[in-house]
Amino acid sequence: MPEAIAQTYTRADEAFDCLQTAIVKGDLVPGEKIGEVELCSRFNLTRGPLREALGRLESRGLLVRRPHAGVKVVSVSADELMELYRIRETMEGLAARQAAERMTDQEIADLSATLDSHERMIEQAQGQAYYQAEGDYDFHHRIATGSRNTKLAQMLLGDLYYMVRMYRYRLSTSSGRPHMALGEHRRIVEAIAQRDGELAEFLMKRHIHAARKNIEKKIQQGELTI
Amino acid sequence: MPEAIAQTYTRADEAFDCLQTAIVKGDLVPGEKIGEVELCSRFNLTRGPLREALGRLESRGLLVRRPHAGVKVVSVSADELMELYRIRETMEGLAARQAAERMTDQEIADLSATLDSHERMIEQAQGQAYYQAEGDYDFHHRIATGSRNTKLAQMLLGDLYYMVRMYRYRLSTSSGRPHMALGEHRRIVEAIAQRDGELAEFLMKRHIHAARKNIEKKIQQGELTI
DNA sequence: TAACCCGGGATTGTTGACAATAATCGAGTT
DNA sequence: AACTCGATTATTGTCAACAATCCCGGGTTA
Repeated sequence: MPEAIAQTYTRADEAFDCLQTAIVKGDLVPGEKIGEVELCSRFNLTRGPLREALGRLESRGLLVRRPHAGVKVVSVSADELMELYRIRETMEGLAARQAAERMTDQEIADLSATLDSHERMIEQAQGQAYYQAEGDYDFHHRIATGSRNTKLAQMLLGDLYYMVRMYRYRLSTSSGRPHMALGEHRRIVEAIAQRDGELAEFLMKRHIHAARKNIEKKIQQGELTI
Repeated sequence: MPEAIAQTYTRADEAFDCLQTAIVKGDLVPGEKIGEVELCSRFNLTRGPLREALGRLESRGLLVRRPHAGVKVVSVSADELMELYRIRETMEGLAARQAAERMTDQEIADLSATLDSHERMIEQAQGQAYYQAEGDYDFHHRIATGSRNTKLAQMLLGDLYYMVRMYRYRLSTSSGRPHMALGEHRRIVEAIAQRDGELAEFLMKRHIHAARKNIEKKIQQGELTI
């Protein structure tokens, strides 16, 4: 438990979490119009908390809401997904640099350990893209928080990752280059361990750049449809 | 009117705007605990729309809310403000690069024209920091939207700028180097006009870096208190 | 004296009903 | 047959009352 503050969970929080995971997992299809009452019955909520959650999700960009016309999950075009990766490139580069300067030795050791477990997972799961994606998410998550930059972590974890994960579930994005990605992760951790912020930033940017190029190629080849 | 879509204004939107400007302008003091009913009477609202607006503002990081304990405006420490500028450095660098690649000639001409009016304003207003700050905001706003990167613009305009403006109103941040800032703006626009994305990115990063250093210096000298 | 416990009061969270608005479908006209 | 206009209907936006929870002051005890 990172925070020992036993925050009482309010219905609005519950609604928010439910909807967010539903969107990320693809239970709520992008573009589909959906009514408030249906959502209420689906998640056992009343409209008050639901509306509050909808407001939060809207301002995070996960869904759009037209007055008197209902809500619908955002549908991200291929171009927009690429733009998302461009943003990740710069922001996670910054995160890596600050993480190199600020992570504790213990955190770095833990991060290194998770990479070991990722390696085992990749060998065991042989193309189980789901676990790879989760491992990848875990890695980036740790670096974002390790940057000790509250707002940066908030923007990455609260905004960008959910949108990226939304498509990762559907597309198994990072499949195809699991070992390569792991190697890149390893080198980033090495740079962080040596407290070389500049190098960590460079490697992280290149890592995400490569991921973007990989998706771009697949889309052009028609292997991926968005 | 930028958007001809006559979006009907809902009370929640109204509440959101009211609260946001109140926070940015400093009418709502950071750290101060504030009750829902008081907010309602202050802005002539009922609690339903208000709560929705509060949810949105919370997820944008402008206020924090503890269940059953009320809401309070976030108070940003000096360190956190510096972190904000670090994020701006990278993100606005990206925005400038993409703006150089994608703005229309007309937009660039308009941008250049606004700089002329900023120059006149600076000469007239002689230290009227308020107008300078607004001019600065206008400049960065145009580049963010000019990047044609929806999410990037959303993050900059929706999240970061409000937090920065919140302190700019109080501190008149950019005062002290108005002409210098204007010159930097001019050079950035030149780079954009020449479609030199790389240079635009470099200049924008340096511009914001200088602004950060300027604030840092003032804080260390005790001229600014946060 | 200081720490702790415990009601009273106030504030927030939640609910269901009511009002306003836009999408929809049908009728009439061109 | 296609289009426009208007009433209907369903959905959203709004409200005010109810219930749950936490803060605060007074009293008690170590």
